[in-house]
Amino acid sequence: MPPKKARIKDIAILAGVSIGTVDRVLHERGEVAEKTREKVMRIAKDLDYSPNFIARALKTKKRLNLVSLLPEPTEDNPFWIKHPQGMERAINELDPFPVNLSQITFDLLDENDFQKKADRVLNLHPDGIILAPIFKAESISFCEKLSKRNIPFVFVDGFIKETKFLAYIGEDIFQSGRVAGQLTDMITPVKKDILVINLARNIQNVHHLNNRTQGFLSYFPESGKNKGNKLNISIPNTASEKIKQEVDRIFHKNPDIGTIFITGSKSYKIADYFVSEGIHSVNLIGYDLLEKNVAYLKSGIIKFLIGQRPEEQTYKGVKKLFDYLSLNKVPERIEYLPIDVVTSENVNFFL
Amino acid sequence: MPPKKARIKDIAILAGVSIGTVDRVLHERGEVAEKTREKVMRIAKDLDYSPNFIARALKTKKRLNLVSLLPEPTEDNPFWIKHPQGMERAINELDPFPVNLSQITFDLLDENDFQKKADRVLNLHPDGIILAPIFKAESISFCEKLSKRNIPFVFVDGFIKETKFLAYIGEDIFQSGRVAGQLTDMITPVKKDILVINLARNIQNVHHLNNRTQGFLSYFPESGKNKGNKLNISIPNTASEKIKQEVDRIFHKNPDIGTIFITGSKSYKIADYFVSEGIHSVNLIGYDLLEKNVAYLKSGIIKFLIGQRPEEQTYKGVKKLFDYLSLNKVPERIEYLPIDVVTSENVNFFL
DNA sequence: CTGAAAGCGCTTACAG
DNA sequence: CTGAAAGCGCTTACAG
Repeated sequence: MPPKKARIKDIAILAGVSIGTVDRVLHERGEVAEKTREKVMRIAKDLDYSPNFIARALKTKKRLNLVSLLPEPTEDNPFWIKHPQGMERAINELDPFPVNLSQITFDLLDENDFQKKADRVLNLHPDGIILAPIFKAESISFCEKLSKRNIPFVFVDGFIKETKFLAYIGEDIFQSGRVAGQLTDMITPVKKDILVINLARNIQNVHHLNNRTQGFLSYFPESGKNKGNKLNISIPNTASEKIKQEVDRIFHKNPDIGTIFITGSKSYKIADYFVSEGIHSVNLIGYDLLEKNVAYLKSGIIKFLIGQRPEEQTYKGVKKLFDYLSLNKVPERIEYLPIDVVTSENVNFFL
Repeated sequence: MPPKKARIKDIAILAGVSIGTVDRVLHERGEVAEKTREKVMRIAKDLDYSPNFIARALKTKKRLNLVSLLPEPTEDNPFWIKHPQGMERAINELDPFPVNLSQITFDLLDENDFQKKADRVLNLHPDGIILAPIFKAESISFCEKLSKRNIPFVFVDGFIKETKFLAYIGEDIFQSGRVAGQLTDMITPVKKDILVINLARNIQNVHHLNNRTQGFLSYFPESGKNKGNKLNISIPNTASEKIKQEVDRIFHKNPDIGTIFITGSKSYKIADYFVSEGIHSVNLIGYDLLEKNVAYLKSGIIKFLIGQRPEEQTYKGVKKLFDYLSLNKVPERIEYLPIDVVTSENVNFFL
């Protein structure tokens, strides 16, 4: 049994003051004699006082005002549709506690739009922020404004270490590349070649995807058994004609490719190409449980998808902000989520 | 904005009675005129009343009394050490809400001990139970007692469909066998044989493990490319001499085994044998992130471990009981957790 | 600078 | 059968 929790009243009695005074001290609302303040602080510490946040929530009319700033999910980039669901689940779970969430989205391909939306976020006077730092320079300047105003922010999807983020929840990007490398090594004949494809329309993502590529390639010299060539191309324009053109070319030069690793979430585009060309003998490994990817996983064209739990990223983001702002709990700063290895046989449990 | 929540007071005003009377109606504490009762009920329904459980928690002195009945983790069976951690995490998260948890454990090899402990659980007058139904017959009789007393119970690790369980949180056992089958198929040369080993000391587990074996074997005729023999043995005595004896024998008769699948959590025992015999060419696939298994996974002797999230099973079990008992939320009855595919490269994120 | 009081929405005992 | 009141631990405005 834990010892009975101290209340404000207990502190007040021991300090020989009223509970109003104790409250003023604890909330640093000033207007308290220094001597009284010290006495109250000491007693609070002695009693190991922590507020009963049920009582606080019952009384307080103030709602916690959280704001998310994430990319708008689009036809071309449906990866971002899962993120809102995680936040909504967190809000529901917190239900009787007064928490609001405003979701602001920006165009994944437009830095200016990001800046505009960042300003809008600021105008909402948020208590805390959930942010995907897609555009590095613009994100840094936004984060500086937040820090100046003492508004805590958590990153999802990636983090910028130069900023004062409260927490990051997401993938260990390099390591997820290594996992892909290991799986590739397991299913690729020793003498076959391996191709890495970067399908990134916007240059900003390159850093992110590069990291995965690094991790992927690092696996082979250290731990792999594959002896084939490791090829690496980028296809910035993801229109299907362009993809056909580029992949045709590389297949022509390298007919012995055993596995293709796609570093982003658009492996279905390569799968589309395989289907239209009637290619069956090359393995595909990609990222993220988009509907189209999952369909190709189930039909066997994609062998593995790596999942990064987008829903859990934002769910935990909201929870950490709540814990920090309402319960004064300082969260683990970097929380890497497990790297999920998803196949046609276990995919249903991840949807 | 949701419409403002109705309070007991609102109902009282509309019904022209006092809040005490409303409370008596809502809690079915009787002593209310039938006409009053009906009126209050109707108004409560009209206003879509639901209690503010923050206020309730603040006032109520009654603690929720949860009890778990799980196997004792042992040297020989450390699988069960993760389960308490999940429950403790749930209790911590619920913290200011008044929830107690008593953990009762039983001997995994002794039905009589289970019965004795089940009686002890009953004597604790629990409000809700978390149960691993290892012994089928004894569990059924215990569950009947619980149902008679209106005590809700959730299963982890497995479920008995003949009982009135509130919820099950755990693996889809058959499907997890299929996942193992698929992974085996991917890493085993087409012509090599495949061996399934059942390392089960107590006969009770056979049902469980059989299910995995069924799932495993079902993969090959439907979707596999492996053409080798599928062998299947049980080794009830897991002493290392016995294992050596049995595996030696089967290797002698079947020298072309490419992969061994161990249906339970003791794959490290086969790995021990591999190490002492200097065997390197056979793949090992097993279950559960026990320390010894993880060590062999990292050193490359075990290729895959399948994880069943023991910690999350009990975490969710506690949460569901709390939601049900305190918030009147009826949970999803069967919640299959994802089947985790764990390799040396992603294992650290699962520990 | 400090205290006394009201009130958040509920539960509980008591008086009638 | 029903109502009025106290109190859970906190916050907030007001009086002095």
